[in-house]
Amino acid sequence: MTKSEVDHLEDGYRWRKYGQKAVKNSPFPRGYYRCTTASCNVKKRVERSYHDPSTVVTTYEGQHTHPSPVPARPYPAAALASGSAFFSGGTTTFSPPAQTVLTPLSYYNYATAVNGGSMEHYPYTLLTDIGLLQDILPSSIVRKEE
DNA sequence: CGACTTTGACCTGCGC
DNA sequence: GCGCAGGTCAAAGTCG
Repeated sequence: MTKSEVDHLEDGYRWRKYGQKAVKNSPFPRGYYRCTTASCNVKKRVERSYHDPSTVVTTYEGQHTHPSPVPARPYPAAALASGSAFFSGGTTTFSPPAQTVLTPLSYYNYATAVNGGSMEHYPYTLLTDIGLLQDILPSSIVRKEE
């Protein structure tokens, strides 16, 4: 779940859109994307949150079989999204509790906090730790959206 | 010209 | 069997 104005998030991989459908429980259409890298059959679905139109919900399915073809972005929106795929083997649904919105900025703040403000390991630590952060982060760190 | 997006049609699973 | 909803295909269009 990512706070974003745009549907197509840059998450370190190249995606090809192959479909779009209106879904029943949302006034917004859902987009279907596949990783463009040959031999990598990872798919993702991108839809806007019904409750918060400024939030996009990204669902990853599968696992990347190749390194990221795109240099890491200066902003961790991507790590947020792709991180979930790294963590699970197979199908992944990245869905924190409904009332909790994990923003890229949240991870950014947390990462800098745990590193003592140092950006030394960033953003690579994010790429590997994001999934665990969900379980580790106390609710006080996670930003609440009303 | 190649890579990518758009979009309606088509396929499939499921409940009635 | 029928209709609905979600997911995918593929031709045409767009862009650099």
